[in-house]
Amino acid sequence: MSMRDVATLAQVSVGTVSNVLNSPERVSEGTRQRVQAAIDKLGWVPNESARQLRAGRSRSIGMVVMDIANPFFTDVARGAEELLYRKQYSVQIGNSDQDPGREITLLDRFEQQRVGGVLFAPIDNSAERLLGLRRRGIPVVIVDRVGSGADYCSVGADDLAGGRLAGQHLLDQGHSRLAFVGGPSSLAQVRDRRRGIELAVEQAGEGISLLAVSTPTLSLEAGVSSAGEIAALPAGERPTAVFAANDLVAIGLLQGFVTAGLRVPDDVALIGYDDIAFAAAAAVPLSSVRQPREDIGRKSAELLVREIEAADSGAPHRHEAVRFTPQLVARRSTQPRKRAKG
Amino acid sequence: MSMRDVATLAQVSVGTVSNVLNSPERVSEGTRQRVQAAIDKLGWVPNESARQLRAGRSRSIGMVVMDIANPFFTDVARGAEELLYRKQYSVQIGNSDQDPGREITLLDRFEQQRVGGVLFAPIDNSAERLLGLRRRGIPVVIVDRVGSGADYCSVGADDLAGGRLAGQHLLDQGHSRLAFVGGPSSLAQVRDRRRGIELAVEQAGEGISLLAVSTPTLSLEAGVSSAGEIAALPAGERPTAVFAANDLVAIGLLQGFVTAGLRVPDDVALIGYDDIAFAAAAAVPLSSVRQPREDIGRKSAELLVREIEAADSGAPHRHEAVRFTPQLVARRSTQPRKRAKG
DNA sequence: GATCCTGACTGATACGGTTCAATGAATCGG
DNA sequence: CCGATTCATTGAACCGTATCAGTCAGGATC
Repeated sequence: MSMRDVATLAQVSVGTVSNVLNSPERVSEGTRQRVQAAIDKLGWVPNESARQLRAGRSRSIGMVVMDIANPFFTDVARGAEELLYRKQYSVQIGNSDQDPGREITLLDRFEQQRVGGVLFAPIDNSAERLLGLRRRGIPVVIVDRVGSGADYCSVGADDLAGGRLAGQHLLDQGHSRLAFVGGPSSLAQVRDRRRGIELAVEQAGEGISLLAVSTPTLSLEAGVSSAGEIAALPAGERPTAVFAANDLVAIGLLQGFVTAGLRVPDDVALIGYDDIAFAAAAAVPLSSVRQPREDIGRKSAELLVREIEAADSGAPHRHEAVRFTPQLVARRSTQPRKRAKG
Repeated sequence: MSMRDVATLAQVSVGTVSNVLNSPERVSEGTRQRVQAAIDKLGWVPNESARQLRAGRSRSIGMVVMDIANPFFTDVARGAEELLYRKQYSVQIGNSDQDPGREITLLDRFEQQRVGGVLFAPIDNSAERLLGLRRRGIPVVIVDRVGSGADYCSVGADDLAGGRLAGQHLLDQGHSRLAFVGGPSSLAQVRDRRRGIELAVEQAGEGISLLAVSTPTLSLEAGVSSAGEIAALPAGERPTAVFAANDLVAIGLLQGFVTAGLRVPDDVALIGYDDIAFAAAAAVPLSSVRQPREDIGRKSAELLVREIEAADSGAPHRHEAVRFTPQLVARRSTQPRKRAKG
């Protein structure tokens, strides 16, 4: 069942069948209808592999995310998919699960498939992972991290500013013993957000402490176990406000604190990052730093498509580094401790 | 940059290069190493399209889910991906977003790509959508729904039993004005869960009412707005216990009830479905009916691989319909109303 | 009426692999 | 020592499509 069968049935050559699909304006109306009728009758569907092999290009886009269980990434993916679907591309989502080995495997597979482009949310900044794709001329957009802009387009939010927002918010509430929970520090997101709260603390002057609790991953479970550690500290040393590197960790911390008998925000204030949909619905509505998740996905896809089309038409392309500005969302989990009495 | 270049550099024929990749046991050790060295030196990566075109089979699996924003499906996807990754298949996840049009488009694309198999979580049971794939001999496993077993393997959980569990649980707590919230009823999951609670109610005898509130989708937003409707009822008519068709709706309801000034579980008891990770971390820890999410994904993938391999080897294949049994998870959102005083 | 266009269609070729019959060399049993 | 067998390798055919140089009929131009 191939184009040849369609051609035979419609009494035309295979070239004409191909033209009906790809350059209909070259085909007379009558022939077009005859071919279309044959296609419908046989239920023929073009073979994408053959098409791609011959044409050299592909309408399929690969996407690599760190953690598909994190709603942040599904929202980014939805934003990207929405735009790409409109532009007739199909998206393949791959989950590296924060594992460098899987990340490499996924990129290798996309390279083998000769995808048209890749949206890549990397777990670190080892650029050599992208060498293969680059050599093959496959455009890549770095997602959720803002790069140098020299070799790739990138779209992210300003994590340093976000961390600072969170830190400043906690300081504004009068806290002086702060903590940052998150990891691994190989993640730029973690490093930047941490650096952000550190800057806020430094700027605040003397008398402010910042405890850093490192976690192996950014997950609910990591939050739960860190909460145990923090709750075990003597009350005089225990931080009174915690900034979690993302909302998953924050929600885990919340669960852990409740289990350990600590009240949020009375005993410990808590702020997360990303403002995923579940943050507002958490046990105590969670303050967070909002990133425009779907916009990040959409913008990444837009830059990718632009680069692909520029390459196809031979037009020049200038790499862009788009940085969105995060936004503080204050909810009950950081509500001033005295307000209930005031 | 093709196999021919590698062959030239390694001083062998293209057939030998192919054998190094696909049947290394046929190639002598020395030659193997020489070829491998050439591959590495040139940085050659096989073209999957060409390979697939000739070989006729593909190591890529398509997966269509209804709602990628629902952690239930990302967990199912993770389970499937885990097994398929081990078996050297790559997975393409597509999100139909509960839209029949997108569902068809996604299936069409998978057909064009001649994927090796499809994992399909359908939004309704119009089997004709799968005709194209069937005709092409592409195996399909129906996920999250148990079919007749005649034409496809299927893996799901027993939603009728699950709905019954939830209903019985609410009745056991002494509630007599129940409600079911969910939709659209074109979803078999919704229909079955609803039918389950109806059976429990019928069995309980007289004096039990069951209000059905229909929602356009299964989402947080749908829950929030349904909560408004329910809260607006006069206290004497308002249900005292609500069963939501899934946890997203339940969490939305929870938010909506809190906003409307209703306490959970004191004014309204609430139980969800799926037991996603966020259920336990919700404002009030949410009772739910647990489905073995990752197991469903893993099992689906296993059946799919089995069918693919049977087809490859010409072995016969018997379609299987696997049905997991759901499990009640009681948490605070359905805690008996009097306990605080007792 | 010869020439030139134009538009519609054809048919061969190429894309980059896999596969398999054929080949030649090496090993083996008798 | 010879035919049989095994092992490693070769080379050509083929998968299903896009593309492009041609072909051909018919109308316009001079």
